[in-house]
Amino acid sequence: METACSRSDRDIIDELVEAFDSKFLKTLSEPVRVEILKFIMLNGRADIGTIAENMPQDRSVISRHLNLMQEVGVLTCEKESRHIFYDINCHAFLDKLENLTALIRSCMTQCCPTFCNQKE
Amino acid sequence: METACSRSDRDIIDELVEAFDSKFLKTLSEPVRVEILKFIMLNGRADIGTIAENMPQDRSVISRHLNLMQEVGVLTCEKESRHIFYDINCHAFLDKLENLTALIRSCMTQCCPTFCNQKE
DNA sequence: TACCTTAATGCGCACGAGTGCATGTGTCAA
DNA sequence: TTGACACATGCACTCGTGCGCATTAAGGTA
Repeated sequence: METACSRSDRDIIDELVEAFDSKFLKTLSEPVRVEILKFIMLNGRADIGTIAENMPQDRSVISRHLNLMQEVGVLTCEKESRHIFYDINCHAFLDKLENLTALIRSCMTQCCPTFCNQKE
Repeated sequence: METACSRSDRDIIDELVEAFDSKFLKTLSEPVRVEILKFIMLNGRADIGTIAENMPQDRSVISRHLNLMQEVGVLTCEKESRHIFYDINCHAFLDKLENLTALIRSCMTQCCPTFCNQKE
């Protein structure tokens, strides 16, 4: 313990810890889910069956991954008759990441005294 | 499959998938590790024993968490006699997140045709 | 030397999560 | 009503990993 944050910084860090949505980050840390994300980015909105056809995993597995990604705000889903179409939730996805990045940036400048100097 | 990316976008998406460093994201998705991160932010550079004293987990567990966070570039470590001091790796940490965010932002604007309109 | 402190490592346990199969539910068409 | 199709769900299996205990290794001190 050599350097320390002022009491006012504590609020920012609490806010940061809040922004570390572990469920969100865990969702993005699974390679299979990133592959699904990539597929949708390349091919656009698609239903479960179409996505599953292009993945080695079972249809039920893909279904569960899509469901999870929709829960954490990475994807949107729209039901059309028997099909459920998933698409990238551009705003929610980007907002979450930019929020996290911005918070960490402000934490660094406030809580790492040497940071500004390091940033040549 | 309704919309689709042009072939030139494929490179950006491949780059994006690369940026989805699953080990990095997985590291940040563990609440205990975020708690350790918070502790170091609040109290500055600290050794394993000091951090472990302030956590419910066993010293060996903290040691392993710190080691992992150092591996993925979130922390730096410096050995001083018997003590190993860990600190936030401001640059590497922030750079990784900003890189990921920037790539996703460019993917959104290129691959989600409706994105610009949605952005009111 | 012997002893203490600090950290790393090996081991086993417990829980969570990804997976595939089998089955259930709901929707649509004939 | 019957059948086909799309997706969800329950179950069991496997693997990864967080965890704590016990031990070892390494550095410092008397």
